[in-house]
Amino acid sequence: MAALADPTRRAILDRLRDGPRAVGDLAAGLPVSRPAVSQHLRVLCDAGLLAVTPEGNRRLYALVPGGISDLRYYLDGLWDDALDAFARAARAEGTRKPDPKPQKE
Amino acid sequence: MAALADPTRRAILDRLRDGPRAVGDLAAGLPVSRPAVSQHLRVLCDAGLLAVTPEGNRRLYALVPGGISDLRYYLDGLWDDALDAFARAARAEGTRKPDPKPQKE
DNA sequence: CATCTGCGTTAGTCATGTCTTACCGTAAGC
DNA sequence: GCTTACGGTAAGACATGACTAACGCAGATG
Repeated sequence: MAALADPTRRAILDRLRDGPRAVGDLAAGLPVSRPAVSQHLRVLCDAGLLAVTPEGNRRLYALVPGGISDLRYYLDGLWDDALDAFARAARAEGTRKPDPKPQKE
Repeated sequence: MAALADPTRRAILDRLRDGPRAVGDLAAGLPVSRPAVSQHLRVLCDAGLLAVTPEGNRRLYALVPGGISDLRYYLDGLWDDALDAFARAARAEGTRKPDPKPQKE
């Protein structure tokens, strides 16, 4: 979760949406140096969000859907509990009001 | 997004899953002081994840589903693109056909 | 009206994390 | 076999952020 905090790492993930890319290719489109990109890639790999594929002399980094799935699950539960707490608070606030049942999308 | 990076803020969100709570109540169950909790609450409110309801002398903080929805949407798009890129990479690997230019560079 | 509780704010200190420069190992090309 | 391109690593400077202590303000209570 902390891996998504840095905007540079978010930019790296955005660059990887189209497919795997090499380190130099990523660093060319980012305002930071290549070692910084390597460090961010290490963090993202350690978080399980990225996978590396050595392709000859280069190293191709790609998104790993499994790592994102975990975060989605966490936010899903938080969203569900937030809706539940919101409905309960609204019900407690006005007893005369009808039961506000929010739809979960 | 950066608001979810700090573990203390995540703990605050977890405490708020059951419903709105006051600052002192939150700080009592956390290993940090009350002012720190106030600062984290300010950050979370600024991020749109929390809403405050002055209840007499106290201030009740509650989860706002809308703020979580935005993060869910972002992760949803990232998940979708990751799956797409993964399927494309698997197809390129399996068919072993000489792709002319799969990358969009 | 006086006092107490609860909360937000500020200033200051300290830890964490990010970026850069320099260096080394490894794979391709002549 | 030598040179070049590519990428990871280490050390250091720097900025950002989190935490505590002290203070001030508003609402409730007697």
